Formats: sequence, C-alpha cells, structure tokens
Amino acid sequence: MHDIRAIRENPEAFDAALSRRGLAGVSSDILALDAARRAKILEAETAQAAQNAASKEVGAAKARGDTAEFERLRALVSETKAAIAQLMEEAATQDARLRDILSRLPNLPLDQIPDGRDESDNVEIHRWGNPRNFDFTPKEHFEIAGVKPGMDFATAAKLSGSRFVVLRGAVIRVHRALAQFMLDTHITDHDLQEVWTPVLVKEDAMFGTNQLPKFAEDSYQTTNGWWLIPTSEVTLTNSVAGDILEESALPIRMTALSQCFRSEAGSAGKDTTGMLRQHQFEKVEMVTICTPDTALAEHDRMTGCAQAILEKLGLPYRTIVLCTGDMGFGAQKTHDLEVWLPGQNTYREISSVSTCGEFQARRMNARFRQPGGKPEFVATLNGSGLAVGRCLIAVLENGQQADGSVDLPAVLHPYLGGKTRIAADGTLA
RNA sequence: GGACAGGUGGCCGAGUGGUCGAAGGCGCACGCCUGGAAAGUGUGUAGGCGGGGAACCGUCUCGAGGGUUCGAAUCCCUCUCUGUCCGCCA
Repeated sequence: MHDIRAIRENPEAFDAALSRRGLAGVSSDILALDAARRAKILEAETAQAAQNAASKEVGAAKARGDTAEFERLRALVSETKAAIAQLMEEAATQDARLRDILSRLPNLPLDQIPDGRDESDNVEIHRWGNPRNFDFTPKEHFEIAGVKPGMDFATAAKLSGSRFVVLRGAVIRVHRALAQFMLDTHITDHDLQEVWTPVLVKEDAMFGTNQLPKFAEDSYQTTNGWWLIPTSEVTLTNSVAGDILEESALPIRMTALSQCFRSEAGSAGKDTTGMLRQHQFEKVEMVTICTPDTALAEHDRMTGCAQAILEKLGLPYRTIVLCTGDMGFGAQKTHDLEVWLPGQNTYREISSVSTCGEFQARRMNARFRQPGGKPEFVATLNGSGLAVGRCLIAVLENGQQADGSVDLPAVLHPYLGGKTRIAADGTLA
C-alpha cells in the first residue's frame, strides 16, 4: 500500500512511476479524495472537541449539585449528538475509501528497473551452467520411463481432478529429499531460521501480503472464512504484522517448507500436462524482514541463496530482472530464476525473489524502531528457495538417460540412503 | 464441541460510570551522586489520524465491533484470542 503523504508531496513522480507499469496516473483523483477526507476529519473532530468539552461541563455541574444547570447542559449536548455521529461516520467512510483505493494500486518499480511491457523485455543478468548435450531427444519429465511409475496423474484426477498429482516410489523420495536438502542448506549455509506455519489463515494475513482484495479469485477460501495460503510468504511475512521491532532484531531471515494452494484461475490451457502447474504444491520459501536501507543488499543475498540450491544440484539456470510490465503487484524489484528444462528445451521459472520495500509493511502495520526513535516501517522480501515440484522436474529432466533411467545429483544421495539414480523400471538404485 | 476464567502501555499490574491515555512497579533513556561503577536519586518514557513553520493543540485507541449514557477501561450484546477442566482426536 502507498503512503498518501508521499503522493501528496510528489504526485508527478507517483504518476510517472505508475505509468512505467502501464497504468494511468491517478494522483489527481487521489489527492482530491484526500483533501475532502481531511476537511471532513477536521470538521468532525472540531465538533467532537466541542462536544467533549460540553460533556465535561455537564459532569462539573452534576458534581457541584447544580441540578438545573446539569439538566440544561445535558439537553444541549444531547441535541447535537446525532449530527456529530453523522460527521464522524462520514469521515470514517472517506478514510476507508482512500485506503481501499490505495490498497488496489501496485507497488512502484525502483528507478533501476528496466522499462518494458511484458516478459520479452526482461533482462538477463546472470547465467550459470551449460545445458547438457543429449545424444537422444530428451523427454519431458512425465514421459521418462523411470519416472512414469511414480508420477500418477490418473489416480490424482480420480481423487481431485486436473492439476493434481499422486507421487510414489522413487519419485516421491526424490521430492522429499529435495525439500530436506533445500531446508538444510538454508539453515546451515545461509543462516536462515526454519519456521513451520499454518496453511489456513485469516483474511487480514492475505491482505497484508496483497493477495487481497484484488486477487481473491487466485486463492481458495474455506466455508468458515479461512484462506489457504498460495505461498508461505503469507505466514512468514505476516508473522511480524502489527509489531514494533527493535532495530537490533533485524534482519529476520526465515525459511519454511509448506504446501501451497492456487486456483490457477486464468491459466486455463497453460502447462496442462505434467506437474509444472498444480493446484497444490510444495515450496520452500524465504522471507526477510529488514530495514528499508538494507533491502537491496538483502535482495541480492536472497537471490544468492536460491541460486546456491540450483548450483549444488548442478542445474543450469539464468537469473533475470523483471521489467516494469512483468513485475508482480507488490514488488519494487524482482529477480526470477529460470532453470533449464531439456524436455521443453527452454528455461522455466523456478524461483521469484522480490523486495517489496515498505509496501507490505504499510498494509500489515509492521514497524521497527531505532534506539530512541519513532517507529518506521520495515522492508519485506520474499523468494522461493525453491519450488520443490518444479525442482523435481528439473532434476528428472536434466538427469535423464537414454535408457529411461535418471542420474540424481550427488548432494541428494545422502538423503536417499546412498542411492544415486532412478532405474528405468522406476526403482531407486 | 461443552463449562469456567481471563485479554489494560515494551513487560507486570491497579482501576465497576466523569477530572483516566490510565496509579504503582519493572525495563529503557537522560541527568545527579561517584575516581569509576553498583546502590541511591531526579526527570522523561504508547501509537494512529488531523491541524500547525514550530512549540503545541484536537481526535481516536484499555482484544475487535456494536449498543446504553450528556459522559464508558468500567454497564449490555456479538465476535475473537488465551488459559484451565471435560469430550473427541493425528
């Protein structure tokens, strides 16, 4: 959410930044509403102050036993009561309207972000590893002989419908190994704190990390009003909602493995085969809470944490900076990591690392205090480290052999009881 | 799911209709004291919003929302969270 004061101080800059996202300037409307709102607040509070003063006089009259004066004043105050309540309500309505408008506007891109309309304008900043040369045509993950017995879409469809999967045997062991490997690496090498959180959350939490109000159709809601998190960014980030942290407590760097739930509304027909895009998947998420001036450094650090996972797994990838037109709603700056998928002969997104600046903190009212200072909003960052299902796909496709077996990365072997590959018949070997 | 007890400032805790944003304590900050420290001692110490150049002023907030009242931390209603016991249960 945006700071109305910043818009007031420099509406031109605000509109200019919005236009870089391809949106029309709205500052004049917002400022008009803000002016009306402030005038109404002033009017209502001035009336309320008079009312409060009068009430004290009523009390004083009563205290000295002046019954006639007491009754006279009481009647007087009573008369204006309704009118003041009306004014206060109007002021509150104006305030809520402004908040609603502000909460539906996306974050502003940093100056350094490349301009662009869509993903074709993203800029590659880093590339690691060389795609393997296959002496056969590499298959997609669900076509590999050794994978097929362990990746069961038919049973999943019976249970739940499309965009679900049942995993078995070697495949699920590799999936589980990947998640454990990621967490262990983050905890041990990257000094992140592991957290386990609920996947059902209240509406406030979804508002805090900007899933609501604008993107309600992307997530699932239970009959009693809970929401299923689309990412544990929601729970990790909102864990500091409403807090005023000591500056010395920052940065807070967290990681969590969780189930994620997405309706995938609007992606009908995209990635319908395989387990690239599912309604339910696992992800190791990273979230950092820090001071705004350290956010960009933390952003690079977090990007490095995600990259390290891919490098240890030996998976070729590239890192891109998203252009203004492709960035997510809450981001000021985003790095996407795209892993090489030989079966698709292309790089596909496996991690998205964003800094939101103070955007989410303002929604959540999450603040910190410098010694003796006033509370200030924290900065929040989030990134996948990594999406486990997509990483599984990458491991399977990159490690596949001509005979339908899959060689597995060495760092996973300890998590697999020393086994090193999936044989063509689907067993761990 | 049932019963009971509770949610007050950074923390503990007093406060059953007015002068209470709120005693007292702890913690913290600054000062005094000291060679230095401890102890002692003095002062200060919530946040949001609005007005103002500022000093400062107003308004709202005692879990949340509504109600009663001229006036609510205090009374009523709903919700929520926490604790304890019972039930159920991975």
